[in-house]
Amino acid sequence: MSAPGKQRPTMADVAAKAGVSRALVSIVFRGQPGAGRETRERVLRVADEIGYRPDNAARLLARGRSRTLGVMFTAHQIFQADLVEGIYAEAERLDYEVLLSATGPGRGEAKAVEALLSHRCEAVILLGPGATDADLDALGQRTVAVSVGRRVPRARVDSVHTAEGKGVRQAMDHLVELGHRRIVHIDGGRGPGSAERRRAYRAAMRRHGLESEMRVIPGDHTEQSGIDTGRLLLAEREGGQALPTAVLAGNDRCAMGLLMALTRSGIEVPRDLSVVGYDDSHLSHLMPIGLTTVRQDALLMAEYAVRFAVDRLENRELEPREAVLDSKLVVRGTSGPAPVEGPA
Amino acid sequence: MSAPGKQRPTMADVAAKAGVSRALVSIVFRGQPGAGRETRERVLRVADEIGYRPDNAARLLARGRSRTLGVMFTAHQIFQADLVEGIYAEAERLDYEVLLSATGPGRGEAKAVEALLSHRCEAVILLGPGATDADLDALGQRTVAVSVGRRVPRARVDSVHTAEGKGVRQAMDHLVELGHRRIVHIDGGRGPGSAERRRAYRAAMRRHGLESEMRVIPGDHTEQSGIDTGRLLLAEREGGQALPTAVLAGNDRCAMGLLMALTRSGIEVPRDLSVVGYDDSHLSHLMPIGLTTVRQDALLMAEYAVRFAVDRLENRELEPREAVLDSKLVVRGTSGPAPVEGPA
DNA sequence: CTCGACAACTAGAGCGCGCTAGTAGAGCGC
DNA sequence: GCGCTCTACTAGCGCGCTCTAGTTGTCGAG
Repeated sequence: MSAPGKQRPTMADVAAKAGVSRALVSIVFRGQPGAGRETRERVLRVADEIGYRPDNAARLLARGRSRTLGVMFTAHQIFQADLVEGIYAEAERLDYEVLLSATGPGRGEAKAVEALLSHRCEAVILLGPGATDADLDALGQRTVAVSVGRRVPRARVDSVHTAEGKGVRQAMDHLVELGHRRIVHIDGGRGPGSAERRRAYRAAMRRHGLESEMRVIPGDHTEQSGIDTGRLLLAEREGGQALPTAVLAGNDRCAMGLLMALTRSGIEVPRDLSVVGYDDSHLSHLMPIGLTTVRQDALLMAEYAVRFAVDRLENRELEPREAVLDSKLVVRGTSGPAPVEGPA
Repeated sequence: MSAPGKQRPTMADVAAKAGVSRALVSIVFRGQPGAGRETRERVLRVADEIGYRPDNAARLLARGRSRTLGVMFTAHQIFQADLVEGIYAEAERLDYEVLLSATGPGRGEAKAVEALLSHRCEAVILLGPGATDADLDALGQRTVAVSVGRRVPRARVDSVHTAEGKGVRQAMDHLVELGHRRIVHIDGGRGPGSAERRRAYRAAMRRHGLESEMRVIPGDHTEQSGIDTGRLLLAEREGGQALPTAVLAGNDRCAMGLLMALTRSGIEVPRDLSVVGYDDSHLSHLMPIGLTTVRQDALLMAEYAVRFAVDRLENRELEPREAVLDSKLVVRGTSGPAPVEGPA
């Protein structure tokens, strides 16, 4: 239809064809007052006809602000998909745009963030950042930054995370009530919330007088980490060491990997061993028996993240804020009474 | 460090501080010849000092091309995460940037694509588009578009997908060899590749003389769809109808949901029923017994998608191309011999 | 000494839009 | 008639960059 080989139409084209000035077209497209009803309609009709659509790059340049939030995420973290959806929704409500940038092998966090900033994002929302506190602080000095899933104390960065402590405490109480004593924790490494979860695990073990049973196995927030841990535990059993009776995994993906490794080797969950995850990502509902896990409200987290970013854009001088959302244990099928044992 | 409350520095600031012209700074930052070694270094040093970074929006505007590829994807489709990673990698190789836009509830494909185009993406890569062929053709007229995972015949759109037919055929042969006759297929609805998979399923059933057993259950590419089908089959069994002995799911997620629903009700896979997925997303390795599935090579698909987009950018007049990549069955634990039955 | 040839650099016109400051014309009160 | 306000519209600068068409200075060949 449109003249082949030609550039995309601009405001000037619309203006010419509608017989008005370029400025008027601009007014119409921004929905501002100052254009007559009839003219407004004509402009929109003409624009539609010639296939005009506003050019964001130019828009960005011209108006000082971009009204765009950048989101750094990790493609493979399912929980973050929920967060991204929530962010889109809340941003739209507040009339902001969203730009995504994924990290992954071959594309580190720094690169992903640079990409966002170079596109003039006014703020960046980092989902589960792995960068150091110092790096985050530096970023916070340079622009508006919000960390989701990881608290960043003493840095110029807002953060949103769940009360990891509370969730872990509930999970641990749940396990202890079921009679478990040998409860190990698979660590999330530098993953978001890992430090808090680890700390809460240790505290709970001490509180229940299980200090001697305390054990943190290094890991990260991937299925592989769960699989590795499963293999490790099985190998230890071969060597005569008793299996733990319960495992508190770093997150759902890790729990999932662990379950797979164990089930494959004939260990029955929860009869022989209980497993608790973290996140309540939709993975949790999908395992054959339903994963007992700690729930985080992704939508609410997303809402807070966007609000924090927008608030700070309106007032740079705000003190860094921290939202600690409620977390709570969801009991499903992977946790059960501790297996009965002979005397040590 | 930087003057508080002030805007981000521009080329002019760098130029002034380095005692050169703005144009020279531009040359340096574009890595073009035409600047002396010493000057070049000075400019870069000064830029670093005042924290200058090029403004992409302005860059976009000024040079005709954006060298940016837009990618539409669905946050929750795990397989697409692999594709995204591949796209980033290949785009970087060809010196293109990538912009992501997710679809989801409350954010349709049209919206996601508009967002990309308004950011001046030169081409859009659509991962598993659900739009109609006509819509895609229209999009292809307006800009350069590549469809991944779905062929779009007779439209001005390149496409990359796997030889769905071959994969399904292999899977069906595998099941028939194992003695299965009552094989049902859970349809992927408007999902990418669904039509081809459905067709190949029907053809295979006919070829094996199982026309009377042919059954396609409506569904889509989500876990929920698998769960629903599981419930449906179980309900039918209550009603006296025999279970199928094998199910060819629309994709891995669907297979996963099905597995969950069945296992929860005491059906044992593959003893009572075999399940085959599609995608070989990393989910496949994670189920307790490993999912038998049809493998698609995400990285290769991503490579083709980017190449197609870039080639067409260089020559708009190219005929629409279609890459059909090899697919092949990966046999894991969810498929086994058909259960022995009494005479009908 | 003059004339290129070349390297190092600069001036300045846009890219497509937003926005401020303005103008034209209609309506109204006095 | 005047001045006023209000609506509907326009002129034109500038956002930060790229890029073409220069300008200057140096050096070697003739």
